[in-house]
Amino acid sequence: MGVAVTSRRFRVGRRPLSPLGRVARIVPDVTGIDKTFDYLVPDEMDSVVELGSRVRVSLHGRRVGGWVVELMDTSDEVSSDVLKPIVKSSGIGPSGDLIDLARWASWRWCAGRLRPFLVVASPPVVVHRSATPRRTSVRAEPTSPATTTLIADGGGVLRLPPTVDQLPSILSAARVGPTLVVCPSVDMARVLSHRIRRTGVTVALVPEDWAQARGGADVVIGARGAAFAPCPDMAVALVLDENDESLQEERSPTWHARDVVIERCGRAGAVPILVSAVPSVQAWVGLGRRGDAVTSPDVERERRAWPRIEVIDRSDQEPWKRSLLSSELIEVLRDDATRVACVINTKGMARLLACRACRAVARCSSCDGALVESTEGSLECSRCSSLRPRVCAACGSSDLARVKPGTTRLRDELERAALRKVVEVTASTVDLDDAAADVFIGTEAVLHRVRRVDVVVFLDLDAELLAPRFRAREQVWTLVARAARLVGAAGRVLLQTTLVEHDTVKALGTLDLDTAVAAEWERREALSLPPASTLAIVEGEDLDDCRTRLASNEGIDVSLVDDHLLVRARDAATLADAWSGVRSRSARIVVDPSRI
DNA sequence: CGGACAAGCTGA
DNA sequence: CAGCTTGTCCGG
Repeated sequence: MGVAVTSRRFRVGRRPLSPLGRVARIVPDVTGIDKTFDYLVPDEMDSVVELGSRVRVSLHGRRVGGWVVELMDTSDEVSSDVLKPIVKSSGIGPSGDLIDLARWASWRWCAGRLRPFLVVASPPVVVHRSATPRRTSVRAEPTSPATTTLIADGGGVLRLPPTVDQLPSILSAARVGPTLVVCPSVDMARVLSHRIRRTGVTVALVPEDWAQARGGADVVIGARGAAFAPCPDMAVALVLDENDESLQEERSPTWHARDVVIERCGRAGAVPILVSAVPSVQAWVGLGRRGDAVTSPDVERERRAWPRIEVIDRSDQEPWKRSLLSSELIEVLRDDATRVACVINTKGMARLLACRACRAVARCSSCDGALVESTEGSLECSRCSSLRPRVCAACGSSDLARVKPGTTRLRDELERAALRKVVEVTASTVDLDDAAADVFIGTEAVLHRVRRVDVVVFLDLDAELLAPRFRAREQVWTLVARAARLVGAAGRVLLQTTLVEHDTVKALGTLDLDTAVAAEWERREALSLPPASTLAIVEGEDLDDCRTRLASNEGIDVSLVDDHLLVRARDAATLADAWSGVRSRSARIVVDPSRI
């Protein structure tokens, strides 16, 4: 031992002589650098620097943070004498298997860099050592027999009605072994963590309890980022509300926690369970094996756990003077004992105007921009601001009508009909006073912001059903499920639509979710849409070059749409492998774009 | 990312 | 041709 110390001291002065020192390959914690750099591990740090360690190094004259992603012996290196030493050790980071998972995710979502994944896999503050394990032999109640069965079968999809508590599923999993739980929101993770703790089960809420998670707990729970949280000896991983789009990172790389968890379980030999009231097509066809590995309560129990879903047929309305105020809605609005949330997807004041007589949309005569009502009552061009009298340019009629009223306008209309106060809620509404009113209107943000609601009304479900996005149907299921959870099993969800024969409207009315998801999968397969393919968008500069390089791969179609490339690949792996051959610095790729 | 250095643009 | 902007390269 003493000899080793002496030889190490000797090496400090004449670095390359000893084969004992180690070299660390480091990913700098700096945006824009997607390379790794090698540094020497100084003797005094030899015991603390390990795979995943957070360190500080000097890079190009400045001190930057970084992660150790590989460790090698000096003897492996040809010119170790030119390497600079690590300046400082700043605690522990992701373990080796999580670094590998980050590498996989970087490949899967064509990120070209590891940093964003290492960031989510790391503690938010410096952690020098993991906490001491706090594990119990979990006996907590209540449990979910369906979950236990699904775990025994190796995992799958658990279809849990929106008002059914998810806690028993978590506790059932925790009885099997350390359990990772991924939630779509931080709030949900926090609430569940408190409830789990009260049952006596040890729980680490990440990222704040990262050190405890690393040390070992019965349950590690968090939002999307928890997919990369430490969870030693993980036996089961649950993704709650797996259909929720918040599980996907909105900025590039657009990784999805559901896919990360499934991959992670495959690597760790853990059991993945996807929980949802309305499973996504991806979950149903993938882990759910087209329905074979989907567990759900029997039809009667499932129906009792959903609120009443009522379809309000608006197809008898003259399309031109269609109002969003049905008699059913007015009745609900005038019931003072009922708290109501109205959802509409158009935001702000009504903008577009059209002639009631000839149906022409009011457009500017000089630039063809859409005309809007100016404050003085004349027509103003939204593009060039030129003014015109408020008459139809095509037929001279002054009977102009708003094509689609937005929330602000609707609020006034609703308030007149309701005979009580109506409050507008938007995503940017701060300090919403929940008690200030009993009727709310807003975009789907209203479903997140308002508590204790008896009735949710989708004022114009047509707009959602016909939205030009291939996931429109899934998004409608998700919206209705969210509304259902908000009102509870005793509440009501009203769907105002003209499309009463639409498969999604019928499926929601009868809660025949199996048929709906199977039909949607057939449609996607026929149109080669995800999950029957993987889509991506490439934006940026040398698109022509990208296009030729991508298109030279088998299983990939590329088309130029406006100013970007639309890439359709046979599957994610095909796309990822093809993109690694592109390496353009000026083009960015967004894999699995959500809004397309 | 941010510094270094090179290649282009302007002005009396 | 100095003095400045803009672009590209590179870091261990």
